[in-house]
Amino acid sequence: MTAGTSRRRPPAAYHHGNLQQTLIKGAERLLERDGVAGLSLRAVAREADVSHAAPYRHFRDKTDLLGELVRTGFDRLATSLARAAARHPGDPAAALLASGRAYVRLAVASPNLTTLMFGGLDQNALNQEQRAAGDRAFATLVAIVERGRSAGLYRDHDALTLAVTAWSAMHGLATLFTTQSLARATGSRRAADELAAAVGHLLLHGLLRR
Amino acid sequence: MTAGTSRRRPPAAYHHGNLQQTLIKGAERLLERDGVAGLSLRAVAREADVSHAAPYRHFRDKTDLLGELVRTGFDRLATSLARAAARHPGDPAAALLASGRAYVRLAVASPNLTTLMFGGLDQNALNQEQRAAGDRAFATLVAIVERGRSAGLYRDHDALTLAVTAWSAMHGLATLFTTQSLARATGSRRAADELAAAVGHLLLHGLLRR
DNA sequence: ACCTGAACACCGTTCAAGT
DNA sequence: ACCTGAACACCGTTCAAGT
Repeated sequence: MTAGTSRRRPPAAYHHGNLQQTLIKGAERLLERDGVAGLSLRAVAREADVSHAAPYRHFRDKTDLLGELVRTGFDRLATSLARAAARHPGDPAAALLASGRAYVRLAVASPNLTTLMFGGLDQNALNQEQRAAGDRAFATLVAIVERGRSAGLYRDHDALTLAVTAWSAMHGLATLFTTQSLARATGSRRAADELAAAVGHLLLHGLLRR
Repeated sequence: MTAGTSRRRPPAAYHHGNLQQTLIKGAERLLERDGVAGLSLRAVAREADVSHAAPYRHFRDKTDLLGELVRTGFDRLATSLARAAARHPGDPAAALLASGRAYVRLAVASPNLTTLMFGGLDQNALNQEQRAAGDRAFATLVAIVERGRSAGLYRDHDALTLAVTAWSAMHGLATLFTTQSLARATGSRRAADELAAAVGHLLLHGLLRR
């Protein structure tokens, strides 16, 4: 019961403007706990102690809420890639490897969100901002690749093809972890980081013995 | 109204043992048309002109039906990989490239099924046979890689790491096509085959200039 | 053995009504 | 402006009952 400078915390934080964020955070928690199939808008509303119709004040429909989760995911991914690359300012190849490891780490940390980001949602259902977030993430990777390309590091391919190759490898590896396809296929849970490093090395130097 | 040797086609092909297959085929059609979100068990039953409770005679629940779709998909994938590789008996690297292109082609042809196969379903929900189909598909790829490895073609890595790298790259590329992430990111719909070939080449020879 | 129809709990979405 | 409660059409699943 301290008075002084402390402001009274409102008993329910909703009803006052931040229900939208509360719903998004609740939805992400439910998503990771129960998967997309287990995420109902009504459950999200229940978690926020609000009627099942309340979310419609903040989201056009369920897809719109999921789209916001996807947007959050892509924002996080773009930030994470950029940050990892920034740790190797003078070494574009190391920057690429680091960003790949960051990608895999993020995917493993939020498997269901990653699944939702890539395929869980009909792309046409996303709005402008949500699409833009995905494009930004990809552009971040293209920039990292472009840095190495302009330094003469890579083979003669346009930056896009190089970027798609790098993206494919790390996205594929992340997906395999995410869906536990890998855990079963390999028969052992090799550390994600270790495998990501090995894949990255092979990606840079090629499968073929030279 | 020809008599002779022609047997009367039963008016409804169900009620006689093949409802299970009818449901699976109908489910796949609905899956590709409407996505996982749009696929309801009741709609599948309607398509088969059968009551909504009838599918429960043939599948434990909805997940079980989806699992059968996944199984079908993995069977098709394994067959397709093996067939593509078999066209290059004396050239393991070419076999690997061909199987990669086959993978991408299959994914593009059935995007929603591919999405379902990788992440759309909780892996623990799959039964023994369904899991086995996925393992068989991966084993097919490992075998292709192993052929090249034992011929001294590849760098010194265990076959599993090599296979995971190849799988990651082609799976990632396929996923990017499947989810249309790529179409948007590249700003143009480059032919899947062309890009798959370029990625395959870079995978074999490495991103780095030598 | 295989299928039906009713029933139940749940869901997404809408809308008049409340404050 | 923001939320509620009732309502509607739909869904997954179960179960007694029909042939």
